[in-house]
Amino acid sequence: MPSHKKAAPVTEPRPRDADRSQQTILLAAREEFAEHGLGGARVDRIAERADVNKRLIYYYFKSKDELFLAVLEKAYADIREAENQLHLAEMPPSLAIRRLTEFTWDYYIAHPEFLTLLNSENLHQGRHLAMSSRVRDTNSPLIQTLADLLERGRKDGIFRGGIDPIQLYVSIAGMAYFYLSNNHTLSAIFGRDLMTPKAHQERLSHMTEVILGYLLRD
Amino acid sequence: MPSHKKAAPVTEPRPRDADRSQQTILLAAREEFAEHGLGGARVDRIAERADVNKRLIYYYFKSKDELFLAVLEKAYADIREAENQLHLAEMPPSLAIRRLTEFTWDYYIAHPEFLTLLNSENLHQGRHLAMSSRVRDTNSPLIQTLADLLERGRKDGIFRGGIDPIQLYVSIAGMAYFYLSNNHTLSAIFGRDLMTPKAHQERLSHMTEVILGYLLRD
Amino acid sequence: MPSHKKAAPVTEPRPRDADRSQQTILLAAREEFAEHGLGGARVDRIAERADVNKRLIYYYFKSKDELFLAVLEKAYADIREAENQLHLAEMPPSLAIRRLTEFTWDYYIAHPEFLTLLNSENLHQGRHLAMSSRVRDTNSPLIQTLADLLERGRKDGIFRGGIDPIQLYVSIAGMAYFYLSNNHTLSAIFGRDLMTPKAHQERLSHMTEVILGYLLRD
Amino acid sequence: MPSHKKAAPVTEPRPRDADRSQQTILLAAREEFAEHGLGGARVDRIAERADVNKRLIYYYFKSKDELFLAVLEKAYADIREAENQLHLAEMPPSLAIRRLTEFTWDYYIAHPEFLTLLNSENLHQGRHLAMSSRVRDTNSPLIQTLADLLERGRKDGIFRGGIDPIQLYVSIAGMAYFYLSNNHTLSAIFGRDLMTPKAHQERLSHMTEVILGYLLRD
DNA sequence: TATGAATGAGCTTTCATTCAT
DNA sequence: CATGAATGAAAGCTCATTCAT
Repeated sequence: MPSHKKAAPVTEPRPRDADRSQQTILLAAREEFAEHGLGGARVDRIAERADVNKRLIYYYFKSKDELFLAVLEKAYADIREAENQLHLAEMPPSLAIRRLTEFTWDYYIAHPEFLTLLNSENLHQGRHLAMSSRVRDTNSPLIQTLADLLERGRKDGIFRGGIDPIQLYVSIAGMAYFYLSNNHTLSAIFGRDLMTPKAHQERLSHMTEVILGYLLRD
Repeated sequence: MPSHKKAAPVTEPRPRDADRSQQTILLAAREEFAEHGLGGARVDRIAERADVNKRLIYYYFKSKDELFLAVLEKAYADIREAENQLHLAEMPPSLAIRRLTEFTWDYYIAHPEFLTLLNSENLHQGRHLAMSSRVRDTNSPLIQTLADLLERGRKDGIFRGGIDPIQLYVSIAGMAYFYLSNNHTLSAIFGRDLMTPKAHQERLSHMTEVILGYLLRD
Repeated sequence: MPSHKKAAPVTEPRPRDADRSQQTILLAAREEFAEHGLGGARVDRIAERADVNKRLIYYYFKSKDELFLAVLEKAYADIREAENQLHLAEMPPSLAIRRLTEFTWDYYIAHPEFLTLLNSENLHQGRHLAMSSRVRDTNSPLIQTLADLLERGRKDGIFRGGIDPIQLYVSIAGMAYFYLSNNHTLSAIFGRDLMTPKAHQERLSHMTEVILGYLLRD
Repeated sequence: MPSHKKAAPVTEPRPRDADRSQQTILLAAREEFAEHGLGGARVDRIAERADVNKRLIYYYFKSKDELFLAVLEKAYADIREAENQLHLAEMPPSLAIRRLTEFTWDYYIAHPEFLTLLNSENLHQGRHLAMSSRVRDTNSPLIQTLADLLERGRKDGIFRGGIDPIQLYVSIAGMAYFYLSNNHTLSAIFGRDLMTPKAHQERLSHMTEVILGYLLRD
């Protein structure tokens, strides 16, 4: 029986679903923070984007900063979760590295907000993450996986030895990150559009060549 | 924009007060923008830091944005000027690449504000640099130099062929940039202090190994 | 206003939950109002303090103001009730005045919230009490008792005549009230800690001397 | 020559007089704080009352709290200044005490805001005055004068000995203060209008009688 | 009786910028 | 060349109160 109980309000009142509201806010906040950074983000706009009352944001997340931290934590959880889906541990080392490189590249392209969020957090000297205990747990498995891969490759005689997995990860990520995150300044100073599909493909090729060219024994 | 009306004297004379004020403002602005980003920077604080009246900032630079652009332009001019001092063109290719890698790393460490400025500009989608004609001219010589180096190395039979100098430069810069610019988040997620002298040295070694390991023919 | 529907049992039974909640709220509200005044008090904090849902406060008391009135009424009822226990009417006049002075002083010290509540109410021009019929009934007996005392003392030839009991009460209360209620400003301007046990004792001595020194015929 | 220089703006721009603006703000703030207390006062209303831009308030006084302190300091300076005009030191002791009592009473009646300001400050536990070095200096001369008076009276054989000037001052002030500051609650509980001219006169008589009745040797 | 979810209005404060001299 | 005075717009955040169950 359709609801004819009330004299239909102009706007349907939002259903009282706490979890749903929180998720909506989180998504809206991610967009806003990504576009404008922490400082430039406006709580009003987040409320608009999420179509909730601004007050509700403060009800669930106590301040703009805590909201930012929640967004950050979720961003890390998301990328690590996606990485887990790669099942790198079950691949041949060389292929696994290539796959991780591609994944990193593709993920950064598909999630430009991830880069901006990290930039913001670093501008603020990591003071949000410093208060988070969750983040470290989320991220350590990746390094373990990478360490295992390097060791397997070395034993198989195909990889160099003595490689620090964190250094390697930072290099892979850095080559992708810098290109994408700084694409506007790079475009401006080099006068070349870095964001065409072709340019993207060339960048990935280059990155893979560099990493594997370095890693593989001749 | 402020006046650039100096008659290029051989020995730098004591700058007139006008120029002096501009330089002071520029330095103060660089600090402030570096610490807080474009959005977080406060014109009031820049005035305080420079110890000039706030109104004077608007007299010389018409707005916060134009001031930011001036700071950016100077930042690029400074790093390219420093690069020029390396005289890479007169070195053996292999050594030149190693030198450029070291220089990039050292410069980023000595000038952390450079990284933050670029991050800010990219957060704002490069809209300041897009209005600057000077920047492109400042930066193109570097790529030319690099292209020449790669070609010389290839002819000498020590470098791989088919390497895009821009790709290479982005890789070198990216490996340094990401490590340093994102050091707070990386420290947080990996639980390792990346800013000790030892860590710095290890990073530079790793970067050099990767770049040369990739570049040199076996 | 909350229900006062008890059937006056001889021995106080364990209050039903409803009444218990009301009492808890009332006590919590008294604390909060005392510490922060009416304007500074927060309904949220009252709920926290009482460990009840905020909505419940509105269920029992219809608004913050009505809650404040309830607290006020109880505060007056409490002090007058305590005064009744003194049985002044059965004492020699001189002793009774001394006893009342001591009692007033001690009560204010034991119940600092009473002072703050009155201050708040007066800041708001007594608009809550103005709506209360109970309060006047609660307070008139005291003045009657005092009038009787003064008359008895005069007849006995030990007190001056022509003394308005209200004036006398206001003087006794005022000398205690001002010292205690304004102790922070007085301490600040005179640079003396007024709240030590010794200072308290001295104040009471002084007050008693003034009142009896004035009252007693030589 | 009358100003015909400009095409008369709709509202005459306020003359740029820093001191004048600050004084206007201070007066407006005093009114607002007096009527509503610190917590209840609204910066918007202060700006309206002073007919200045709200921003200007923050330009001169850095926050609501600092503004409140400025108002407090001025209030104390004003009353002590007025007391100085009494030249108590040059009067016969007995007359001087009577004069001080009258003055205190009259001043409180003429400046009800003084009472409210002190109440607010005490509600907040004197935390503003605690940060003020000026206030103590402002207030100490009064006590010195009073001490001298008491000593002179004692030497003349007309006053009791052993009287602490601070205790005496607190009693005089307290009898006036409590009556006036708490007049709303007192009216409510005693059902008598305490603010008629006749009532005022009676109160002053009573106060003088109490103080001198206590002070003078028989 | 009791409660978690939600809100409109309004608060103090901040900011880049301009005015008047 | 330089400055103190002044401002409109908007930001983050808070509050008493109500909705829906």
